[in-house]
Amino acid sequence: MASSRFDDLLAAAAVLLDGAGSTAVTLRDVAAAVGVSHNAPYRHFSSKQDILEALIAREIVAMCQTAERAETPLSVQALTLVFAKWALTHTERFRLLIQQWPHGEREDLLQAMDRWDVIYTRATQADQQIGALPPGDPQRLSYLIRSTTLGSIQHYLAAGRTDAPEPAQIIDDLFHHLGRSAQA
Amino acid sequence: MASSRFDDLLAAAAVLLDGAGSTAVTLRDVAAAVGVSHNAPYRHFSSKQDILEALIAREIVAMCQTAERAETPLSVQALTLVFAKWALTHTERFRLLIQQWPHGEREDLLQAMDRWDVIYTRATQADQQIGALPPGDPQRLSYLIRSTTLGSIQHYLAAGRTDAPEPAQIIDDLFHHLGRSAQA
DNA sequence: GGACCATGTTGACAACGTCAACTTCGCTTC
DNA sequence: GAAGCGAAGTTGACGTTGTCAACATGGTCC
Repeated sequence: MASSRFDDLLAAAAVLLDGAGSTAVTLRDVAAAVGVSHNAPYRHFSSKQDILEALIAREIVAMCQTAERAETPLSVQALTLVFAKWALTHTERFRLLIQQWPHGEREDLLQAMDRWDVIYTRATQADQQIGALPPGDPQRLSYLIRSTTLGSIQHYLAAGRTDAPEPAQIIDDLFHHLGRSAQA
Repeated sequence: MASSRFDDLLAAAAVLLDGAGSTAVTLRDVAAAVGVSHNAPYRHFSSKQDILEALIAREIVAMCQTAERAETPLSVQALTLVFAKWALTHTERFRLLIQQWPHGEREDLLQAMDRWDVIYTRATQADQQIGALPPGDPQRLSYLIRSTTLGSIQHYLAAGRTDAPEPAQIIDDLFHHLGRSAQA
């Protein structure tokens, strides 16, 4: 069980992140939001980066729990939409995820991502068995689906002058083509 | 024609970026690499962010030129691989692209992205006409393909403990399924 | 009661982006 | 040729931020 201060700091960081851009989250502000001095966070985290990674880990774990709590196992498409909805609801957290992702060091972050990976691949396998998805290495197919999801969200959030289609549309298109590919 | 110092600063920034992480590129180092004082860049760029955006714009323009210089128009798959190759060759520049993308303010960056957009959509349309890709709104199909590309590269670069498949594989898979979907 | 450890605080430091004031140099215009 | 001017560059400073080191405090276990 993590200490309460640990969770407080994470929650404060999440609020600040959602409020301002990811660059605007300062260690000192996080500490001040909890009511402690600017160096107190170092008793719970090794660095600012560490806080952000812990924050992401918490988010991913929450998503895993959402998926696992479902009575009937979620389809791949449903899982994908869970992720997309999370990303579009908390765009700053999503940006943080893809920004810090490559540098992940925290064990709990890596574990959370593994856990999400397993859930996803298993769901893919199940959908393959009922013929909703084409055959082949489930993990690889799962990567294809998740790659499209990730990219479509990013395209959408990055929409400059030309507005990109909503991620849900792109994802629907992918599943549409995958379904046709499965019937042959 | 941009001034020589302008290009010098951009080139120096690119070198520093490739050498260290994107966070490690400091305005002062860029200036020092060119041999000017730490404030000289402000004569050519309005901020650090401005330099990074100009850098990205230069990269995208170069990719557009590569695509346009081809004698026979490139297929969508070829275009996709051009992008993927660029991203994997200059991973830090790719990271920078997806990091700064949402905040783009420079006119030349927005124009470059539009130009790339047109090239891509036109190629998609051509491939649809020869039946290599399924019918439908070419821009939307183009978004699907680019989303997958973006996401697969990101997954690959972010590969933690479980190594992700190479982007080229994922992209191949997508085109495989799209091809099957086109025949029906 | 005294040692110990977790938690917090204060103070300092270096790095960084940015702003303001001053200088230098080349070019135009009388 | 002198005066004027604007672009380019320099120096110095400031506020912010992440991080480190030294010190304080409060509770627990012997």
